Parts: sequence; C-alpha cells; structure tokens
Amino acid sequence: MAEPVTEINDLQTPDRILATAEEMFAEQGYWGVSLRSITRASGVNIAAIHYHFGSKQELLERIFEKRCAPMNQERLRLLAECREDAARPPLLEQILEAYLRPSLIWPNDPDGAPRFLRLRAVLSQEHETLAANLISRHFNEVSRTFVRSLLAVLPEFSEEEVFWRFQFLLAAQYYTLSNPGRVVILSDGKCDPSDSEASLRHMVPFCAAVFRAPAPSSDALIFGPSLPVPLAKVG
Amino acid sequence: MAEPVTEINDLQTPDRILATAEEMFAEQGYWGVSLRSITRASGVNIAAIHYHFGSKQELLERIFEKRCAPMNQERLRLLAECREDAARPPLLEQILEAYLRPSLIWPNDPDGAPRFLRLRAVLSQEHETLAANLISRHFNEVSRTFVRSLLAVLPEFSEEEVFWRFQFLLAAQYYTLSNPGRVVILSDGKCDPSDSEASLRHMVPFCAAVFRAPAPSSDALIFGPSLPVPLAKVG
DNA sequence: GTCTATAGAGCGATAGAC
DNA sequence: GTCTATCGCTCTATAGAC
Repeated sequence: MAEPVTEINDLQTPDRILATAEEMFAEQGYWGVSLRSITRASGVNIAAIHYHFGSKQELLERIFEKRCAPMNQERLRLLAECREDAARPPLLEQILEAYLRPSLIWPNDPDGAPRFLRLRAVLSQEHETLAANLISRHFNEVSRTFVRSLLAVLPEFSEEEVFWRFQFLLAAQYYTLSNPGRVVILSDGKCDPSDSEASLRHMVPFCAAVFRAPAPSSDALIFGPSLPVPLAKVG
Repeated sequence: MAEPVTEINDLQTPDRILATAEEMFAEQGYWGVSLRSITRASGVNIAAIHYHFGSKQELLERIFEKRCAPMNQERLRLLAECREDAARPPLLEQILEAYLRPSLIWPNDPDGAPRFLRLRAVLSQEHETLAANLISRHFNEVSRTFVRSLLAVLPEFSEEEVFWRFQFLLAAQYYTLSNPGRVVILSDGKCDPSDSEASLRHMVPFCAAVFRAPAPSSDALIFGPSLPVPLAKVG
C-alpha cells in the first residue's frame, strides 16, 4: 500500500496504453480522442493497440475492468469498518464517507480516482448505452449494498425517498470530480473543489443533511404552472 | 407565452439546423456528431451549414446564444418575485426555485431546458476550454447575482462557505438533467429523476438543507489518511 | 510481438455552377 | 441561397513482413 507512484514511462506496452488512454479519454472524451493520438502520446505503435485490445471500444472496457474492482473493494472494506461509537461521527456520515472517499482519493495515485470518475461521467453523456451497460455491470451491486445500508440507518424513509437522496449523492460525486473548475471561476478562486480532501470534508456533511431532510411537502414550490404565482404586487 | 410547440419540420433552414444540432450534440456530444449527420437528420445540404454558420464551432456558439438569454431572463424574473410572506416557503427555498426551475422546465418546449443543460454538461467534459469560456460568458453574471441573494439570506456564512454550497446546487442541477437514467436502473424504476417536476420538488428542499447545513467540523471524517482509523476491532 | 503500409471510409471545409 | 463535386485530411482496422 505504500509503493511509490508509478510513472507511465515505467510501464509495459499494454499498461502504458491503458494509462495513456484513460487519461486522454477522461480529458477529451471517447470520440474526441483517436487511437492514433493515444499512440503518439504513449510512444506506442498503432498496431499494438489492436494487437493487445482488438478495438477502441474494448480498450475502453478494459480501463473499466482495471479500475472498478479495487474502488469497490475499498468501499466495501470501509463500509465494514463503520460502527456506532460515541467517539465517531454518526453512522450515516460514516457510510457516506465509506462510499465517497474511494471515488475521490486513490492510494498511491492521487489523480487516479478523479480521472476515472471523470471518464465515467463523460462517457455516460457521449455514448449513453455503452456507459449505462458498463456502469451497471461494475457498480450496481456495490451501489445497492450502500442503499441498503442507508435504508437501515434511515428507517423513517421509504426506499423511493432514499433513492431520491442517493441521486444527490451521485450528483455531488460526479459533478465535483468532473467540473471542479466552474466554481473556481465563479468564486474568483476563493473555493476550490479540485482539492479532494476539502471536497470530501464538505460532501459528507452536506449529503448527510440531504439524507436527513424531511420528505418534500406538497407546497414546497411556488412558481410552478400547477401552483401559479399570485400576481398581486407587494409594497 | 402560450404558442404551440414548434416542430423542427416547420422551421426555416438556419433554425432547423440549430434545433437538430442542439438535439444531436446533447445526445452524443460535440465530437460524436458530424456536420454530415446533422445534414442527414435535418434534410439540409452540407454547404448550408457553412453558409449560415461558417464552422462547426460557430454553430455550437449560436446554440448557446439562442438558449441562454431567455433562461437567464426567466431566472431573474422569478428572483424578483421572491419575497417574505407567511403564506410562502422561506426565502431560501424561493430563491433556489427561481434558479432551478428555468433550467429544468422550459415553457412550450418541455425538452428544451434539459437538452440544453445536457449539452452544456457534455461540452464541458469534451472541450473544457471552449465550454468554460462559453459558460462564463453566458452565466457568470446571473450565477453571481444568485450567490449574492443567497449570501443575503444566510448572513451566518462566509462567501466561501456559500460557494461550497453553490457547488452542490450546480451538481444537483447538472447530474439530474444529464444522468437521470442511472437511478432509474438502480431503483428498478421506483424513482425517476427524468420527471422534471418531481425532481424540482425534491431538489429545492434538498438544496435548502445543504445551504442550512453547518460548516463542516474538523472531525467530520474518520477514514482519512490524516485521521487514520483506530484499528482495534469491536465485538 | 512489433513494425510498415494501406485499405476503405468519413470528416470539415471550400469552389463554383445555377 | 442552394446545390454538386471535390480537396486534403484523419480515422479505425487489417494484412503481412520481420
């Protein structure tokens, strides 16, 4: 667990291709990166990609396979360590950290987890069916395990209400890792979500607040077409 | 405000191109869509795109120009209608609805707002510099106006803390509109975030909970490398 | 396993007739 | 303003020498 960070130049051909492709796909999307640009960046011959991986799509699928197992194992390992303890935060916060931390911070590879999550995000927008398929295959099981744990600590909510809140957990996770720059610009640098530890420190209590929020009441909205604004002016 | 929904086939050539391109870019990304596929889908000649727009990038920029002004006007119109009133939700919820509703629901064009937000999301991942530039040009002003309004109703928080929360507002907005399908799969259809009114009904109170959450305390996390887990087992 | 060469197709953009 | 034709380029994938 304490090996040095591995550089792309140290890797053998197939791992070099995987590492370079992951980085480029995450930055520019699947359709925005050609196999030839991957060969140029990794110093590998164009035919080597087809020899080792067969096609562009299979290369992408191998990136998923390589990343998902360790991320999910780490999530389950942390989940198993969660327990009620007066010296610890509430169980809800512990479960949320167990889910979020491995997607933000990868041991010995600080950029690895954010980069892979960014790749998942861009792929699900460029190539919806392929992404939905890959993500379902690799993440349904662990996500449902966490939803069950969340249901157990929030017995007052229905399964549907917990899934609505899980949607916001996923939102915070994806957006923070794939668009950290927007708020840096808006805030003139006062706030930087690309600092993963700082993000996590905010995400856990914020998501806990969402999970504890009461179910929406029917009069929560006022501007909707269903509940038109009374147009009489004040003052 | 109550005109019928316009069909692509009713439009003149430049507007047809804009409408078709927006739809295809939103679904498959910028690099995933060729100008020729737009011409095939819209029944327009390839040269017409270059005649009317000059290039693929300028076509994209014109889509932004066409969408942003009305969305932002509607946000500011609703913001101006927010006021303290015992018969209404708290001001915070009103401001959040004023920000979110125009990005989820577009009058007379139910798919328009989600589609455009999806386009923004995919573009910011495929073509980061172009996207950051376009989004800054069209949204910085209105976003900062809302941050100022939020600061005014949350005087206990610093500007930085409000920006951290704004990050989560953006996250909920983008993810809900660009990846509604993930939770439908996870929940076996029990929960459907592509229902925009249902999403908004949850997003407003959930985001309000985030904005009201206290600033994170230093012992909020337990699994971090900085705060290692005590390894003694229980039981 | 690694390379060169190339097939076969699609791309953005433009020229120029009408 | 709309069309056809085409330039010049890049792409994925494969064939076949070494």
